Amino acid sequence: MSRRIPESTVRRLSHYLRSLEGFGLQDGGTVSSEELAARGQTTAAQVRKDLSRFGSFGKRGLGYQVGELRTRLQQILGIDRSWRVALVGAGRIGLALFEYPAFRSRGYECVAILDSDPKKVGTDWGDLTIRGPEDLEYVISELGAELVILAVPAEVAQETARRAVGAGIKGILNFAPIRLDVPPRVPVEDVNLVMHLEALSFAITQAERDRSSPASGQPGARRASGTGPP
Amino acid sequence: MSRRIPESTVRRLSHYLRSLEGFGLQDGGTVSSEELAARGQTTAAQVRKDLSRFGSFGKRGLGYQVGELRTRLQQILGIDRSWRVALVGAGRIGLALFEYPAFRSRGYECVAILDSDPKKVGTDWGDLTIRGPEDLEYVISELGAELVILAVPAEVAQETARRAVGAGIKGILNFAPIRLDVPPRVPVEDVNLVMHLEALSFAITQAERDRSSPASGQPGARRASGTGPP
DNA sequence: CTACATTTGTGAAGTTTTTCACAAGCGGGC
DNA sequence: GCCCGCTTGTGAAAAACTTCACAAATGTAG
Repeated sequence: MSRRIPESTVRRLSHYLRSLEGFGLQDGGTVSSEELAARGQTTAAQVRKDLSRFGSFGKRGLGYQVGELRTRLQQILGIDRSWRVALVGAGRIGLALFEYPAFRSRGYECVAILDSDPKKVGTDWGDLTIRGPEDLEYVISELGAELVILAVPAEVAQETARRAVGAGIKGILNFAPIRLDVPPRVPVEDVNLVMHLEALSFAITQAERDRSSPASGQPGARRASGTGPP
Repeated sequence: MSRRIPESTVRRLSHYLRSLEGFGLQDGGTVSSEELAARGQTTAAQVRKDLSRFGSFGKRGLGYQVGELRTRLQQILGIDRSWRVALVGAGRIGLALFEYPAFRSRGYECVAILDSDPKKVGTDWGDLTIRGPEDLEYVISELGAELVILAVPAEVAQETARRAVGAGIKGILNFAPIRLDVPPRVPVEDVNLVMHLEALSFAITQAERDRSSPASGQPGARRASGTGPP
């Protein structure tokens, strides 16, 4: 149990939770670190290390109790509550997210949608009416939006982020392909599709290069980039 | 110049390229590792180390020539060519991707769209007609799709991936919230929105916990998770 | 041509993350 | 109650990644 959790651990915790849900593991049953590792492309030791950072809730000889583990993971990840989210940018990506079922079902509640296109402002999406961009501060301070999903063009992303931060936003999910400059207290998660595609291109190209050049064995890539296993 | 490139390096290379494009840096001019580091949340030493893995194309005392650096990055990332992509799953996410401008403009060419909904099959998107799921093998082996974008429900993602691999796909961009089980030679990039949201919740919650518990200083998170700077 | 202000490329040092390996704990059977 | 098979929790070792720090290279000014 300690401070300073690596980013990679957090990502894995999220996967463990997904495995628990996705798999028909009954609340009453137990899972071992071995089983958890099997789904999730990791090792049993890694699973145990990850979980042990937050206390020891597992029974030696048995494993982890499914129901309890799920509850603990939800507490750890901070999703044992619901989060109020504002969607900024009602384009294709915004729409896709808005209708993404997993989004609502996991406690992320969209409390407002904003867009700068006057033709969109005033129209309804589900039970929400699209607001103009000037409402950003209102949505955060009055409607209590804690997270913003930034799905706007790169040119306006930085300025929008600045305003959101000024209004007291707690976190930003950023779809614009730029690094936002925000104070350290505001966490930002970047989703960059082009980057993922390029990571794929790289892994494929690199594997081809390896195959043709007379190196040692032929490693072969896995989970993109990072050519071959250690 | 060496084998075995870390995944983190690949991600940064992609950012460097984006910085080069996004910023009005003239082809003729030069950039220093310092400048490149400023955008991109990294250090000058890191930039140099990253680039030096692929040869030394920089001039001491001057920096990197913008035009050349861009060309080299494109070669390294394998995007000095175009990639044929098949979009599997014509839902909201698929649509958003299909219309995402950066997608086409960076050389990813969508050669087919597939969906299992009979109501969608046969309808047109842009200049493509949506095909049924049975065309997957045809699209890969005959139309030459090299990458698939898997934007289908989790339940069918694994089976679709298996078929794509069997037909000779080279890489998979996976939007389904599961870990695909594919042979090591096929790189997979996962895009998991729920995971990103959970990473945000975690970072925020963790920061709040830190603030209330009497630890040392108040670190404060940045770029989500990983509580505080090193 | 020399001195100088820069900036790269890179071993070495430092830090972080992962893997190993094993003592300790738990439940079941006898 | 005691033994045994199983699985966690965790220091210690190993590996991976980042930062440091400086020699070597390059253009400019005098």
